Amino acid sequence: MRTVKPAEERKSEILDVAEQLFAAKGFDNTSTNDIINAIGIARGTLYHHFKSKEEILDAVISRITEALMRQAEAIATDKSIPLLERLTKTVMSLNVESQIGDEVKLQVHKPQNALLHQKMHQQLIGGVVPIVAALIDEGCREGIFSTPYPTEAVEMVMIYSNIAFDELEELGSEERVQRIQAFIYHTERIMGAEEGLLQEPISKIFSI
Amino acid sequence: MRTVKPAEERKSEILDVAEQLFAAKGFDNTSTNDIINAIGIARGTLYHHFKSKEEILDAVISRITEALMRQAEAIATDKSIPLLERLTKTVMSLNVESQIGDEVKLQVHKPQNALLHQKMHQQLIGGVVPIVAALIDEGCREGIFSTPYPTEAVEMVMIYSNIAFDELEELGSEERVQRIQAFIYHTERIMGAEEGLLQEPISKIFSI
DNA sequence: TCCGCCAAGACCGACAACCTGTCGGTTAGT
DNA sequence: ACTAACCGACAGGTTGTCGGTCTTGGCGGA
Repeated sequence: MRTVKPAEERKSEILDVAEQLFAAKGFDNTSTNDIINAIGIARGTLYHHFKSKEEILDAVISRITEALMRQAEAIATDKSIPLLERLTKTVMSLNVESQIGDEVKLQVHKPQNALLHQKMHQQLIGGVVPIVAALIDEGCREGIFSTPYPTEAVEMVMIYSNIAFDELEELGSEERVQRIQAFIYHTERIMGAEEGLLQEPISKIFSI
Repeated sequence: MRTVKPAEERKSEILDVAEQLFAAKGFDNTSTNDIINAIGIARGTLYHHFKSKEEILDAVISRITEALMRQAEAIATDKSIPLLERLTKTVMSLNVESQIGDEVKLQVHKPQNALLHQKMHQQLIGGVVPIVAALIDEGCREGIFSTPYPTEAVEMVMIYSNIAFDELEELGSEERVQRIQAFIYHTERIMGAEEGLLQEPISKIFSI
């Protein structure tokens, strides 16, 4: 007996399973057969709801990044929190790893998932940069930051950290610290902040 | 009648064709059949020399990046050129686009080539950062730069530019200029250079 | 010096085992 | 009964494998 579900429900069922499989085995190593078998639907059903495997990937990524960004925006605009703390919390809320579990964390960086990684990175950066840039702007008016190009400054810092800290775990602990210290130092320079201003906030982000 | 060639010759023949096809159609859209048909060899021959399609990709990338890096290093260590100019030329020599033709330039950024892009990026960054960092170090001793973390500074600037300027062509010309100006400004800040020092060199790199 | 032999390894192409996406037909709800 | 969710066989493609074939260069014997 076949089970019929409203399209939206079936779609999100597919996305749930796909997300979990992509996380567990990587995008390239997950076949559409894996997905339909895990759910117990037929090939045609999958393609009735999504027109290609890549569209599934896009939907999975959108779901994740949209959730992250809603959350980040909520924090970023909460004026009851002091600016610097708000900045910290906003950035921390984007820590993909904390959101979608450890499996993804491992998978995202593997070569097989270059596409997933790239798409996720693009969407996240695109959505988040304006949010954070607004905070930096606010900081400029407060006088703790100073940059004529807040958007580009944020872009630079975020792109770098997203790429460079991909393989942070693989480093020895002393090199790890060195990299983070350098990152703090350079971020302060880019943002035109007083030396040391970001020491404590960024350390917290990296949970040292 | 079958043609027999020494392994090295056949290998590089395969790499030549593969490089050209990857450049023309992208990695994912190039099948191993495309490669063997273009050369006129059999399936088994290809797999006699390379154990997988990905190994071919790796070899293609290595060939390109190694050539680029030899060239960059030659320039970077040529003490007869003034430091700033040497820096400019070193970075310009890495402009992948100038090396492997316009096709690659278009292809490298397409989503299908996420893997190619990522691998190339990693290899290039890994090899080039130390070369350029040495130049920055020299600049610090000369007094035109000042940073306690030359390696990380270079890493930050190079990673960012490699990612952020991927889609530079798609931008409107005024936003393009803004981005480049911002990049110059932030690079100066990171390197601890006097404002304006890099204006002319970096403009040249972007061929404005 | 020449010849025949032989092993190594370059080469071949059929084939297995996947994969994605399509399409006509079926069935459940409203 | 009509819409839309669902089905599964199938076409057309892919990568990688494997047993067998052909070339070639070196070597031993005449």
